[in-house]
Amino acid sequence: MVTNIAPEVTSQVTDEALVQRRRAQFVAAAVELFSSQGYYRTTIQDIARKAGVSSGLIYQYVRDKEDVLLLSLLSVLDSYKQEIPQALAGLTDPLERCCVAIDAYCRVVDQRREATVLAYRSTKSLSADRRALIKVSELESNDLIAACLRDCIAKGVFREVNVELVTYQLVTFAHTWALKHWRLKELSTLDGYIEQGIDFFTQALLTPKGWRQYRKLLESRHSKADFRSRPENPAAE
Amino acid sequence: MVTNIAPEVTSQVTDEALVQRRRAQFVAAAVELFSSQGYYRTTIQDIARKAGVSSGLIYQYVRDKEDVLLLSLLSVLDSYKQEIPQALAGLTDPLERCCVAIDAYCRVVDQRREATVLAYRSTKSLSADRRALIKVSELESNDLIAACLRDCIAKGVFREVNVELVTYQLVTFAHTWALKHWRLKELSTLDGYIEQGIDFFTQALLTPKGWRQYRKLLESRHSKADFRSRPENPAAE
Amino acid sequence: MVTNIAPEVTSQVTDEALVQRRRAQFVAAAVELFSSQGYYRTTIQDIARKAGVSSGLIYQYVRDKEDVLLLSLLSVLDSYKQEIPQALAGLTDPLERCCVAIDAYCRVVDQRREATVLAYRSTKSLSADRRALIKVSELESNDLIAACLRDCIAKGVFREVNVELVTYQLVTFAHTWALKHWRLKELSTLDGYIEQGIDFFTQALLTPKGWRQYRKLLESRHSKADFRSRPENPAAE
Amino acid sequence: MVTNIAPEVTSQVTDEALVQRRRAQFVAAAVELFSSQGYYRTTIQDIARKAGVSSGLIYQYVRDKEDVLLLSLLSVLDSYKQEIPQALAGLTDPLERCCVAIDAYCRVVDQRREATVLAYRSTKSLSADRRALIKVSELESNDLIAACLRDCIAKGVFREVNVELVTYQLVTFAHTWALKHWRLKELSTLDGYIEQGIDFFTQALLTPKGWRQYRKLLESRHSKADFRSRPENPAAE
DNA sequence: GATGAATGAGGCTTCATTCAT
DNA sequence: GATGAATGAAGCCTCATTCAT
Repeated sequence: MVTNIAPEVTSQVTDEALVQRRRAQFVAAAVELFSSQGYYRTTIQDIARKAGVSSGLIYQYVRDKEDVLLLSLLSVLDSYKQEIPQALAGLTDPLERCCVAIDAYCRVVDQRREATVLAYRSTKSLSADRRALIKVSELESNDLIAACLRDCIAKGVFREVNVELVTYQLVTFAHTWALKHWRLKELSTLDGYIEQGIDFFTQALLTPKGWRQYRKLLESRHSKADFRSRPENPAAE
Repeated sequence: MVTNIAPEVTSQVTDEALVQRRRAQFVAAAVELFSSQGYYRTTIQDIARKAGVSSGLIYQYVRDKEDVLLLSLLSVLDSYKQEIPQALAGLTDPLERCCVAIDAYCRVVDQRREATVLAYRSTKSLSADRRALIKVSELESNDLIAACLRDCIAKGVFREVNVELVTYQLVTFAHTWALKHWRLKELSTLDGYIEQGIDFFTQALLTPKGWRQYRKLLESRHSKADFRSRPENPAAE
Repeated sequence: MVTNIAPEVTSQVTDEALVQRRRAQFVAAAVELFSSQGYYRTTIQDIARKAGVSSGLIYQYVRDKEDVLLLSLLSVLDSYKQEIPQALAGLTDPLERCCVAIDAYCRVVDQRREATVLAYRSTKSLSADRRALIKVSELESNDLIAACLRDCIAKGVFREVNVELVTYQLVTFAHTWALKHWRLKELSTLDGYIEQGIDFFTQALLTPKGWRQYRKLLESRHSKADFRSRPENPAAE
Repeated sequence: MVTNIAPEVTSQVTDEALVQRRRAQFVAAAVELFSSQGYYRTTIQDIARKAGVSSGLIYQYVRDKEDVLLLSLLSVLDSYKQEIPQALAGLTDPLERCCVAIDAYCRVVDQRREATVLAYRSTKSLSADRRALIKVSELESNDLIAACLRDCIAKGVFREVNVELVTYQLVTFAHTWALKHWRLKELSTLDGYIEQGIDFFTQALLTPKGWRQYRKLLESRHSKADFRSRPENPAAE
């Protein structure tokens, strides 16, 4: 887990490896507690207890409780930035990359559902300067999606749209799975949600040329719109 | 302002009209403070001061601080449920109603931007039973959008899609204007945002038949996709 | 007890009389505790307990613990400013006034011995802006002494000396009774200490003309250098 | 620097020379920090950092934080006891010795102004048994002054006064330069302060016989009452 | 001998809630 | 009905001290 993203959060402890390990330990406990009880209802004692250390120790690694929140939120955003590139690795077709990116985003969000909600709840609890770090990180992960869109447009697969605005639609779509899970889980499975979303977005964005590629893409997939399962040997199919 | 939506919130005061007036007074102050500082950073004293009453008085009208939050969130959701039907009043064309509903939703959200963010931040701070009331209210306002969608589908203007899932896309689109305003305001105006959104959604949903109606609709409007300005007498144009 | 000397110390409570009463109550407890245990070893809980109130209440009347210290120190300095003029009331002879002022100063210090030590121990624990208020108050009480000196010099009773420097010698003489009481009490009584001091200072300051007046003054007193006991009717003696 | 004055302060380390060196190192750092920030606001970590050692090491040489304070205060008092005899070395005239002692005392205090204030602030923070050691040390340095006084009286230069009481006047005079420096520095230079003081004290104490010697003494000095600059060869003048 | 990470008790301060007026 | 002074529980954070390395 990345926990030195924020150089502002400085530690009294000098051993860098230890700092990484301890922070990861605290953040793991904190994300869980913040996610389930909320930031304000979680005490430093709670975090210390769950992390199996004394409360004082935490203050050797962060300045204050808000620092713990900052590191926690950054670790959540960071997990997005880890998963998406990993899912895209080796893929070259712009349209496929775009669909896989959305798929991957939705799946990380599903895995870290509570943490995703936490980001929406608690970012405003940060001071302005700390919040700025979150914004930077958010823009970076947005850009993973935006790059896929731009590529599709450049290749004539998608029509010319405002990339950043559409990026927010895609990102928000992924987040919504977490934010409205209480209702969505009654309406659909995650797979169904993703399938419906990709259907919707492609419908909104594909050019006629793009449509031909999209149909080919679907054929090469085992099941429609399941962008996890890559054909092991597409040529053989 | 509706402040007796929640029958669970009972008052020690018997005069019903007074209860309504006082609650509206507290909630107005509370929404403002919760929006700007957050729920936990706002004290009952703050609210009392801003409302121009004593802190003790608040406890004659609510059981505890969480009740104030509940009423505040309900009042925000309620404003959505007020504005959308009002914008739709007198309109009969399904496609137009759908576009106007989205337009209206985005505009209420814009007017109550901070309050919209508040709903995302603080709903989870409510106890489960209170949160259930919020969910009911949210479903009700969602249904205003869903009804428009269903109508369009029934009339063959939109293709057959999962109405509730698409509803969440539309609702989330409106909310996103508030949630990501720090970035979106640099990318677009509210009008541009709405226009782009409606363009996106129609593209995703319209049937060939729907397309013909959509083009007609746009012609009858003063400017493309500005669904506020209704032609006074369309026939005359 | 004066407890609104410092306008910077503002209260959340509006009733001015109550503010005065409560602060006096807290300060009385605080001075006693600070004097015996020191500022840092005394907790707000200690003060609250001794004052018979809850710890939270104190914070309705002061901003923080340092405010309690400020008010405590001001109340000590204030007692000097009360006692000296009172002792001087009705006296007109410059030399007598000077001796009585010293006598009175030593006696207040004796009565508030621990509190006087407190002022030396804890003034530096105040923030610079609060310490400035203490300095102003100290200069004011110094001026009570300085005025007597100036008068004596103007009347030719004392020789021309640097008034402010000598004032510090006199003031320090009084304070030393408290500061070094652990030793001085073994060397002398308060009366003896005062007598010796006045003898010392007059020796250092009197002009030949002053000497004549000094001898007359001593004769009119019941016992040498006891400047408390004023002859009821000096002419009768 | 003397740091084994207090046999009660025992060390876990056996090498006596090392103990001396380490303690001197800690005390130097501690005096500086205690003087500027106060005892309670200074942490052991602060001292360790400034001394360039680990915090744990300090506890190999003292029992607790109060021991550090004790050693610090003793080192301050000790510097008085070093300077005064050094200034008196070689002088035999009782009156001159007395004046030089006062002069020297004021000058040490001036050099260690903050440390002098520290002694007043923090002696009462010591436990009774530790404070007793301070008192002993204080009496010892007082005795350096008292001896000069006694000598002057024996030689008929000063009148018969209570030596210990007057000693406190002289000692306090020196300390006051530090304690009230915030004000005194606006009223006088150190030289002016000393000159005024010696003028004052001689006035108060000299016998007629003493006066003759005093005038001779002043003549032999380069500038009036500057008791630092000894005439290299008085006979030659 | 020296290090510095770890402990955990303790204190200041806040604030929801009560209740006498 | 309204006030606002009073309560006291609770949490963040500090820091003297210890101890494994």
